[in-house]
Amino acid sequence: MFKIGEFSRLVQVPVKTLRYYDEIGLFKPAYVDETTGYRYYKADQLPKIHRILALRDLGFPLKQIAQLLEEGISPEALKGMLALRRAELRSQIEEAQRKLARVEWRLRMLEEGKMGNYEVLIKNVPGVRAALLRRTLPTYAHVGQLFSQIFSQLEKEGLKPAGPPFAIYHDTEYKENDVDVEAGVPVAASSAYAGEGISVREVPGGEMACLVYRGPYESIGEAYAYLISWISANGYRIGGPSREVYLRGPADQCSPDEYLTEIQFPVERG
Amino acid sequence: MFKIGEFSRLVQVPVKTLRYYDEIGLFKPAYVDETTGYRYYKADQLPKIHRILALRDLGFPLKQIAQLLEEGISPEALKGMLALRRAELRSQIEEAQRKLARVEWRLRMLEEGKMGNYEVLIKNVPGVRAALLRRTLPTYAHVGQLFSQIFSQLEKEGLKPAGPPFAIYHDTEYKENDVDVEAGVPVAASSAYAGEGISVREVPGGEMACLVYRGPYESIGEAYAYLISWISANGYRIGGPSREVYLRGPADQCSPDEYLTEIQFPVERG
DNA sequence: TATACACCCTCCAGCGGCAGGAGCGTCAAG
DNA sequence: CTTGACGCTCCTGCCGCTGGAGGGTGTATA
Repeated sequence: MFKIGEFSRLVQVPVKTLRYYDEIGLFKPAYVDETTGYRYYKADQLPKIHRILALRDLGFPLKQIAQLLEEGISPEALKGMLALRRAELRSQIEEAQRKLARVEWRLRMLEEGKMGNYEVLIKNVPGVRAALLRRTLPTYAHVGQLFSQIFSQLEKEGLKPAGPPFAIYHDTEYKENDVDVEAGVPVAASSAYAGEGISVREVPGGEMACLVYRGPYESIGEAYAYLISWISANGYRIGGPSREVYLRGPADQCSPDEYLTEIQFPVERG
Repeated sequence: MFKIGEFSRLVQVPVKTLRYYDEIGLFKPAYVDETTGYRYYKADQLPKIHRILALRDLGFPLKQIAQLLEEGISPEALKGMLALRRAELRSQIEEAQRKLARVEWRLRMLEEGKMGNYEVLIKNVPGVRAALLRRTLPTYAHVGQLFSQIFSQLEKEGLKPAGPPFAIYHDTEYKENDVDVEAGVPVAASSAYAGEGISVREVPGGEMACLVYRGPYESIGEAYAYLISWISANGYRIGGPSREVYLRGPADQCSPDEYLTEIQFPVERG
């Protein structure tokens, strides 16, 4: 019979933890003195606590450990839990490795003094229903006209935009002229309008590397460069045409220095 | 000006989280209606929340993020935080990989049906002051006599054991005969007795792979086999002579089936 | 026998980053 | 004018402990 402190030294577990395990019913002392409340443990409880610690070390939550021990669980079920745990651990490792890559990349940037003021984020962007118009335009500057067309058509139909306008750039290589652009304006999920070259359909979502750029459109190339270098440096591959979401633009009557544009690249883990 | 829900959709952050960030002062809405309490956000807050999310994604705690943003932190300090984070992430990955190895090993054991009822645990065993007696004995069965000697000497000196007796096995290969054993009994840290071949010194602690075995000493080999295979299967190396701690033994007047012995192997990460 | 002093007890608060829910007010569309 | 989506505040809970307050117990020494 050991008092809690002795037992704690034996198994290398803090006294508080033993009391906690008693409280939650995971591991109770062999005997509790009724008058003093002192907990007493026996040597033959060592294998059990040892088991508990081993399972805890594997990362199992205490509740599951309790189940594993109390009900004489079947090998099948045990196998299932272990397999689950394995999957969890694997994805944890992957997660941490991706974070590590990002941190290291930022450190390199800092050392090279190339501190852009950008933040890249991987988001799972949902699909949206939108009114779309695709054209090949002489320059990027003409994109605005597509939006004018879409907006005037929407107005005619009495539809309202359901989110900020965006553009999809279908060119796979960089082009200054003859740009293949699709302009889009989100609409309510129920709308089904089509006509005048404008189609209404679901724009697919997915995993995107996103960056919010603030400033005039002429200097947006810098942000693109940053984002693309980020993507490859962090072990992703570009998986489709990029998009720009116009969070604040010419329509909002503010100076070009205050335009806000979110650049999105669909990515795949590579 | 976006209401909280719209903004939440824009940045892909739950409403609850935005409210929470407001509450803790990390990210406040641009404007709050005094009568209704409604929060309103502006488009030019997007870069900031984007930054916050990016940093959160790297695993920084919100408090640190707040510091990073509110005080225009120096690049030096930022570098320090990133380096710290990198170290944390690396050790996290290592940790998870070690857990994964253990889980996979258990799965293999299960599949091969070799389910020993043992649990292995890596503990950081503290050093102990102990009275020690080292001898080369004809067989393992003679170890008990060493303890008798130590105990009788301790009694003469009026010293009491300060923990369960243990033995250190100095042979590097398995031997049935002429075993080089050191028997030890922990004593209070202040004791300095020596004589009769018994020395009192600090037994070093360290990282040990531990297993509690229940049963007679004749069958303990099985547990050894299990423990040693565990050690190499989980990427450790044996780093010194093994020990046995006699948690319950012949002195406790119980049947050999109820003896409890903790086997400890010092290990290094290999 | 008195007094240290170590050890034990219970109960409560707090960590981080939200999530869930109760109970109620507000806003825009039909 | 109603309806239903959306907003608000406030409270509790999660996990696995840790720390502390405030008090009782057990053993060794002066």
